[in-house]
Amino acid sequence: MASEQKSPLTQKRIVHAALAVADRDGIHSISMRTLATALDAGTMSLYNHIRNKDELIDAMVEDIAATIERPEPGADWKQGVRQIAVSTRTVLHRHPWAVEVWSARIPGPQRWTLMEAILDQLASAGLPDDLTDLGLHAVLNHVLGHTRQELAAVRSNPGTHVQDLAAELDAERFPHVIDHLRYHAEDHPTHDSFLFVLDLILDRLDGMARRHGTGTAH
Amino acid sequence: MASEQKSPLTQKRIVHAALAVADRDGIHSISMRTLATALDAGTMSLYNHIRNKDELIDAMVEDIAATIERPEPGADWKQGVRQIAVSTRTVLHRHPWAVEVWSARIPGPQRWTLMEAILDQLASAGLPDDLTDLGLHAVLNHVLGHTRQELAAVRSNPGTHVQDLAAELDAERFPHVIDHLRYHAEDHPTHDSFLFVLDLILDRLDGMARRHGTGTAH
DNA sequence: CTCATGTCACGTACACCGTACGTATCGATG
DNA sequence: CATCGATACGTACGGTGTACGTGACATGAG
Repeated sequence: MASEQKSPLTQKRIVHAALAVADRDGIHSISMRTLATALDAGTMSLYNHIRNKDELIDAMVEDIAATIERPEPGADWKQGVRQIAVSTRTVLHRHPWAVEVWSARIPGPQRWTLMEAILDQLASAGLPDDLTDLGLHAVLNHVLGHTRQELAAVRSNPGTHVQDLAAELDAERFPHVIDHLRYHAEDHPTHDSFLFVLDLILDRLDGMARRHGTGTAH
Repeated sequence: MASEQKSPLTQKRIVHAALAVADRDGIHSISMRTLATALDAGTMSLYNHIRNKDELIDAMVEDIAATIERPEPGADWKQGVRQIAVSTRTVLHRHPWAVEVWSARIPGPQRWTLMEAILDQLASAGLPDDLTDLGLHAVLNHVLGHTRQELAAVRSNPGTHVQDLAAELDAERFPHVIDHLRYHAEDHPTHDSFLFVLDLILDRLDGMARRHGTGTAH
């Protein structure tokens, strides 16, 4: 009657279980004990497949980084970078906990590959070294920073609603803020500040690349 | 011989002590026990002045938010917003731990005031409601997001150096990344992507405000 | 002066955390 | 059969945030 073979623990099984928990309840509700219980295993068994909790989280981040879309080779560089940027944002929205740890640790292969892809696109634009550097940081910081901010705004305190905040504020000191919060409470078809800034950056880089390429600077 | 009067515990004294610890060792090395020890007090005594650890951190953030420079009234709106943005970044660089918790919780009075100031400047630019909304998010997300990213890059793993990272990477898979890391190891006079993007945003908003103001939209 | 009341410092205790370490089980190989 | 390596597991340690009860003390009322 050995019909109840438990499928053996693997790094992949652990990471996937952790992803499921984090997507549902946030990264902070992962503890080695609860995770092991969810996997129907002893707490310390996990350590046969994972060095420690930090590396588990690294592995989780790498796992979702692998799902970010890359442009096919030969694509227009601006479209290519834009695709990576938008896809990164989409993926991070799907895993809201991830952006909090994304930049806190050294990248793994998947994230290096992503960075390589962006640099590759920028290089094909013909930007000089210093502007490639500028462009990479502008794009990366925008994507991760902006996404983090919008996620924090949504999720910062689960129970509270925007209109409750407005009600607690002193109308004399914060008239504009109250207007702004009310504006958000009604849901206007709002401009997307993520794409707004992203395209500002890309268009400007494009302009600088053309100026540099034709040698007619200034 | 009552010369050893211990100065009484106050919220202010606790917050300042916590700030000193956080600035030196990071937010994670603050625990209620170590903090109390640093103040030469019992752990639970702190709770007479502070509801819980989260509110202590809120108070710390508010304390440093108060040090951000605001424009004097009547200033040019673009310069005004720029000043707040730059000063916010400077202050966050002075307290690197703060940006990690900045957006994670609901703002207090100081941060509402800051938001009010930005909205006030944008309003004086004559932008319509939807563009004010766009501008606020573009600016706020840029300032906090970008600053968080640059701080994370610097501080993510204290021991490691850039050139060590480059040495570990596969030269065939990550040629651009390795170049980029090497480029950073030599210290070039690098463009400031923070100001680059900030000015892109402000100039564009300015352009839209003018178009809107003169009624000659497209 | 006496006593009540409120404020604040402190110690203890609890539940939970990550994980070092020792041990037991089991399949593969000699 | 004996051995060995990989894996699962239990126990235990030092850390965390904080609920709760106690006791010192200052202040004000009678």
